[in-house]
Amino acid sequence: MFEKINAYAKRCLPFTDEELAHFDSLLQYKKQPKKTFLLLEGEVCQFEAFILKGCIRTYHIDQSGAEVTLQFAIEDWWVSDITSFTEQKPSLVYIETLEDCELLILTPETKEKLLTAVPGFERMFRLMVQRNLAQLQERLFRTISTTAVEKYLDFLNRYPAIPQRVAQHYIASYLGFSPEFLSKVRKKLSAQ
Amino acid sequence: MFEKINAYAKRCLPFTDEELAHFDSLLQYKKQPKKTFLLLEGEVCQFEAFILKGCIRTYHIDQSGAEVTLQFAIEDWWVSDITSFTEQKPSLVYIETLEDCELLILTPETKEKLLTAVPGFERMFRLMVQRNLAQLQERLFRTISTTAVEKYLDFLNRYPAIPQRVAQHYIASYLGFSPEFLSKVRKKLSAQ
DNA sequence: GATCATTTTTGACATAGGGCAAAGATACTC
DNA sequence: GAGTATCTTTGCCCTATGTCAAAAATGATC
Repeated sequence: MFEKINAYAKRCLPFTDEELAHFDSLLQYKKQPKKTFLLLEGEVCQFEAFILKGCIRTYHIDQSGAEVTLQFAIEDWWVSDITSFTEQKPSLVYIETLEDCELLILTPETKEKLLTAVPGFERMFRLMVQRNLAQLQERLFRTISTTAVEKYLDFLNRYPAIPQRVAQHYIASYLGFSPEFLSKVRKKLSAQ
Repeated sequence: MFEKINAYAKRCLPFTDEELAHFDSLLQYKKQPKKTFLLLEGEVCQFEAFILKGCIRTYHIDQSGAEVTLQFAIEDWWVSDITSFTEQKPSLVYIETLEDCELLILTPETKEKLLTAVPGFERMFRLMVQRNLAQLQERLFRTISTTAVEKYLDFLNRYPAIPQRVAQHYIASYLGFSPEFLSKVRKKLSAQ
């Protein structure tokens, strides 16, 4: 049950087995069926979830009603709205399962306990936020300065496991253009 | 010299006067003339700078040679490449003064000392990174789902002090469209 | 204050990508 | 396995924005 998440933590920082045991003892296992919501816009996010199994999408609905996908997450990723979680403010996003999921969950309370008991985790979570920030910056640069074809190819490269698991129009909404246009992009690419 | 930065810190968290005095003792004052670089792409960022006076722009140059502005910063803002600074990795961005600047600087060493001596500051910097992340997310959503006119009006609203201080084509490069088109957007808006 | 450099504006034309509607293809559901 | 819902593809036409080049405006320098 905890092998994957322990391996994840060890890849970040050299935790001891006791520290990891403490970590594990605070995690809650949760199943969440396909096509259901972990978080709705306006709610306060009460979890940080590590995905043992499944696929999850985080998205925002803009003023004209269109969805913009912020993140796809699969096995070995964390999912949360960190801003909402840490500041306990209403979220701007929906978090929805695309497949049946198995999760390991931290709540504000268990995370608090963890950070008090094993301060090293503070660093791990800080690194996670920081990497998130760095990736988001790079994504903004790409969103502004590359063409649809480049965006799509880059996505395939960066997240090769995703296209097989999620509907194409979700990828279009991640990349920031219409599903019809993604279809045209794919046609063009396959013609070459 | 330290009133502004102390006020800034107090707005974040309720620091005591001794804590602030310690903070102040670690800051280095630095003047930086107009149109010079605090950081070049490829360098490792060795500072987090609080702006006492002046105006600074952070930008990236994409593969086709176009500039994408990541941030404008004026009095009371912090400037750094946090990813480069904390992980001591080469930066992707240029940080350039647009006006003569006066700064208060933390280096990796002084920041380390500060966090050890006054752990409360750990929280302040974490909040700063997190707000940065939240704002960047919202900006990505706007970049993807609003029109040039909306982007420009939103910018004016969000950063009313900036347009008077920076060249228009820099604003275009922040918003993600060409300077010519920004000019046309402005014409359209003024005609109404 | 004349000169030179940098910005901004304007106009003509080109193009990437959007919106809509219909047709095909896949995938669930009972 | 038929029927229904969802997703993807296609074609047509439309619009927002880009590109280029020139002119106009503004600003910096001696």
